[in-house]
Amino acid sequence: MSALRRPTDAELAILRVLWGAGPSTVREVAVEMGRESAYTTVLKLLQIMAEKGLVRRDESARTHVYRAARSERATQRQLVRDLADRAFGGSAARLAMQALAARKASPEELAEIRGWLAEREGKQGEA
Amino acid sequence: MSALRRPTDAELAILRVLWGAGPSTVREVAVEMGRESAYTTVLKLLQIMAEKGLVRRDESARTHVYRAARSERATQRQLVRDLADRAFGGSAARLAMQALAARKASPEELAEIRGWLAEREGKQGEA
DNA sequence: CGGAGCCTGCGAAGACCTTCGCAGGTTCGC
DNA sequence: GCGAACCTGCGAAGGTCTTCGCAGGCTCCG
Repeated sequence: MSALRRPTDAELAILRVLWGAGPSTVREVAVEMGRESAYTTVLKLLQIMAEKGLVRRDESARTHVYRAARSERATQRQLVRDLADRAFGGSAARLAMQALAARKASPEELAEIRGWLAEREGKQGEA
Repeated sequence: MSALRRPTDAELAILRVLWGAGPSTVREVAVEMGRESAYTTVLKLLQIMAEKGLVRRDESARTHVYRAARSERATQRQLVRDLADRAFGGSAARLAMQALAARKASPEELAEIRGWLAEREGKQGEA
């Protein structure tokens, strides 16, 4: 059994395709990723990811179908936590601030964050 | 010349020490990191990091002194951007939201973010 | 002066990642 | 029935990361 490890870059690239397109065959993933990686490379990666538990494989048909084992959201949270631990002393809040400072957000996004934040602060602030 | 690559886990661990303690010798870094890595491991890492440009080395004394080449903030921003690109479709705002959802922030931190956000929104919202 | 204790550099080992060619089997159209 | 096209599994090569032992040189104390 493999420990909980964060997906590598290549693995993440494949997960992005699976999250976007839903369950897919090796060929579908390979096509979606353009010609940057050979068919067998994608195949191998998916096989390894299946072993690691990052994707699930449906072998009922001859052409196997892969789907992401964990949701995009869950994976994002894992990655965020990991980065917070490695580079922000464990503080996700400081990570969030750096994120807001690092790239301009659209007014819509800012508004969304503000709303979300106000709600949360209400809950916690009452204690 | 090395391309701009993100620091590896072990490199980041060393950078954390340097950011916290300021310019340090190999031994100081090694001690600070506990007994989890042998002296020569830290030495080798620092040598490699110097080659990569992640740290600068002062060789004027026999015992070399290393310091982080880039500030903690700058490195954090790089890492945040990188993660945003790899897992959030380039949106740092979505990354920020996931960060806030992933771990509880203290009321102080929330207040800080709110204040920071209000200020920023004022600037952008007026357009 | 001589040895203990430091320091740096070198080189190698082992783990993981990523890439892909090749082999062998299935399927489908003609 | 047969070849083209496709699929999976295997294995290896090349790269990076991380670890550390060992060699060789300096320094300082007794």
